[in-house]
Amino acid sequence: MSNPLIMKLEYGARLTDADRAILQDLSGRTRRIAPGADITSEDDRPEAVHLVMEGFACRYKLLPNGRRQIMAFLVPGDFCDLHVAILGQMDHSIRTAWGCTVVDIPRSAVDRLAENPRITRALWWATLVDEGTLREWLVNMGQRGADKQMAHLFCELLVRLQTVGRASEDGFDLPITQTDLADTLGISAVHANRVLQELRGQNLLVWKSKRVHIPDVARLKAFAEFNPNYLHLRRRENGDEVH
Amino acid sequence: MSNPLIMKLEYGARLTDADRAILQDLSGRTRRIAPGADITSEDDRPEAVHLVMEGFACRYKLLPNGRRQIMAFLVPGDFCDLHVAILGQMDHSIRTAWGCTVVDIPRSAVDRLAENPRITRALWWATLVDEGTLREWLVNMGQRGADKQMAHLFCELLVRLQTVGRASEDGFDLPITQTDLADTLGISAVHANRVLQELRGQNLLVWKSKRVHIPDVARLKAFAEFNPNYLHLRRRENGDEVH
DNA sequence: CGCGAGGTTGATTTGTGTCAATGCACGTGG
DNA sequence: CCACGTGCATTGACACAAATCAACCTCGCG
Repeated sequence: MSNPLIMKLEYGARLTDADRAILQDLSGRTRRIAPGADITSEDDRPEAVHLVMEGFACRYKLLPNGRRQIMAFLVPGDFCDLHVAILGQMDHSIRTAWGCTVVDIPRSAVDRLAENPRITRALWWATLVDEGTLREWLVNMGQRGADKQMAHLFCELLVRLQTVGRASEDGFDLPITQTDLADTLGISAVHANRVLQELRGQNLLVWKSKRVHIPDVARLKAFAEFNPNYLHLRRRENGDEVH
Repeated sequence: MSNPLIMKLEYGARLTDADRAILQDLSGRTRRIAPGADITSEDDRPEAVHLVMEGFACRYKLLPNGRRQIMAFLVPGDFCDLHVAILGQMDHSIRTAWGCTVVDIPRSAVDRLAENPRITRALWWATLVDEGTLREWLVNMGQRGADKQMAHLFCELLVRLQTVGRASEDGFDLPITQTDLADTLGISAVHANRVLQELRGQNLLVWKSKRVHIPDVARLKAFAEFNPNYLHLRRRENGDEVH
């Protein structure tokens, strides 16, 4: 299966074959992480950088009262903690609630990447897209009803997984629980369940045995008012100079 | 008054006097922007980068149904759109709802900054802190009641403004409307008003004629469960190498 | 002095949370 | 091969936070 990191970064910069080779070398030794295990935890000062290759992981924070907020889904091609070195320590945790494979990239290798202007640009791009995604989630939580909010999330996952070759035209594997989904949207698990049923009732979305099927993608996107511009997936044109 | 950009970036890297001079040069020609005017709007491809020097601005998105979500407050020392060049276009708008002064920095000057490793590091740091702040806002909206959420926001503003010398020990100017606040927290203006009254009733917070006073900062922080680690304001120590 | 934006209030509705019970599927061990 | 346990999904009854609607007030400013 093709390398998700390369597939993703193609959207961030015009890569050469040499660039692709460098990135391919990075993703050498993969490591399987058990479901529900932490990849890094809050206050950690990890030595290596982690890159998701298969499966799902998520960023989250735990509150004193025991509640949990998931702040991002990490899919194949996503870095978990590319820039910890600059911040010194993590301000949240990352966990694979459902098992995934990652590669551990030593910091020295990351530093070497910075010598390549196209890859540097692509990594900047990836960081800025992450930021855009966080902003969109904020809009989602703040201004949309739970039904549209959930629909929006499914639209986003479909598009993001498609760009790294992990989703078909109209569906993808989503090996998480409804509780995880609820903690992502900031609603209760009970309510998540009911909203899901409602979406299924309108035939907007079917999610059965960890597989999502979307009967009519255009209809779901319209329902969710999904505008993918925040993902900045426009292919690079000639003339985009390196920053 | 001292330069907020320099004051802020001191937290991101160990700057030399030469670095400070470079940054000081950047912030030369300031420009006043009228209250309620846009600095950049969605789909713009701005030529210059904008830096806030005085007053407040905010990132926001408008939804088809007319609702608005504010996704960030930009205070003195914050860049509005440092990296548009990489993304190609804005995915949201920025407005000064209450008047502020900015400097327009030509892209060429920004590119020249990238030649300085300490400043580059500091700008990375600032970007990552912005991301951390977005995550904290997500936690705030998703998991906290409106009262704690609002208290948390005031704690954050106090700390951020203090680091750039725009807040005293226990208060700061906040020239926004309750409606702006409501659109930030994702609640209705009516509800924002009532929550504000409740906080005032508990003597946690007084906000009168655009001035915020916090009688007991420690108590407000405790109430909001405010943990400032996501702002990464630890002063740089010797031995923090450049990334 | 009057206008308008922003702030405040009360009545009412609605969405969502909570609690608690039940159902269902799967894996394990007897 | 069946009995059981466990994790997750589902349901119903009820409580509560927050939205909405609509009026009214206040203050600064032209």
